[in-house]
Amino acid sequence: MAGKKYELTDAEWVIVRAVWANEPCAAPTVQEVLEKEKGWSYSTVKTLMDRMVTKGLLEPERIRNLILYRSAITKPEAQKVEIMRTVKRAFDGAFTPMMQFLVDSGNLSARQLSELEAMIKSKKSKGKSRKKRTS
Amino acid sequence: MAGKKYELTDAEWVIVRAVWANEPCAAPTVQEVLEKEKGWSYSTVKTLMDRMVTKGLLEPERIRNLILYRSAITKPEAQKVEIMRTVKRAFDGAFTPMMQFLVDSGNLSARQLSELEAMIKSKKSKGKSRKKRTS
DNA sequence: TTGCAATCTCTACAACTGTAGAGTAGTCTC
DNA sequence: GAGACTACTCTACAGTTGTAGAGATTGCAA
Repeated sequence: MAGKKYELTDAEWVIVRAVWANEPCAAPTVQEVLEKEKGWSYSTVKTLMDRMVTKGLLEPERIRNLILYRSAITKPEAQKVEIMRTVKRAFDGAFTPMMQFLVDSGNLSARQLSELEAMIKSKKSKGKSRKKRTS
Repeated sequence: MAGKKYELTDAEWVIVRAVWANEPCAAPTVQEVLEKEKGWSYSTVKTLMDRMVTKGLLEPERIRNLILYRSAITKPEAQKVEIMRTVKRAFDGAFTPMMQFLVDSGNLSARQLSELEAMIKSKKSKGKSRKKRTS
């Protein structure tokens, strides 16, 4: 699939979320959203978006004097990169210990545990079927 | 428990892992390890460690002309911060979707799924017992 | 007490991040 | 076509991160 698998910074996550929600969209649109949410000025948003284009995270399309952006990565891709990063940094790259930690660490309620159990059952029964949508 | 819950950078993870493995330890000890592992020079290691002291991530103890360091955070704490960060950034702070993603995204083998299932069962049956060691 | 080795301190510096002001250019309206 | 808008471009700047050289200090051995 996609190329470089960049890790997103905090600000980039903020931007890309707004883009996903409005895609394709112009910088002013994104800025309006983030004005409320974060108080970011137009320059801030536009600078960030331009940098993301350079990094290949957003794709610009110029229409006359307007630039429309779409994200070059899907949410599941970005989520995966993020999780890989955590697994790599904090769990020596091993998934099972991370899952163990999650299950074990008291972050999940009994209800969530049951939900998780159900997910696993369903996943196992679906067996080798193509991967489902996850976002 | 501990105070600030700093998010560690990549380099800080490298350092703190070495510290955990040798605690309490002097900078040259850490450097020897990371020389092999990363090719880092003494200055690099020492600078990073000093910054981590400033941030409260390491605790220095001066013994004559030697400084011994110990980490101010435990591995499970650091792991938790790391996971929280991912949950927050990439999953809007919701655990269940993240678990869903993990189960679903094909990162786990059938065997790992079964292991996970077992973990959950065990966790559920242990119920409200004190949390187990997780590192 | 002189010199060597071990360890520490200071300083630097480029890349990346977060944040934004000021100025420019294209478009619409009267 | 002149002014008002709108969207864009350029430039800046401080803080963080990764990386390290050079020099100062301390302690031990001869």
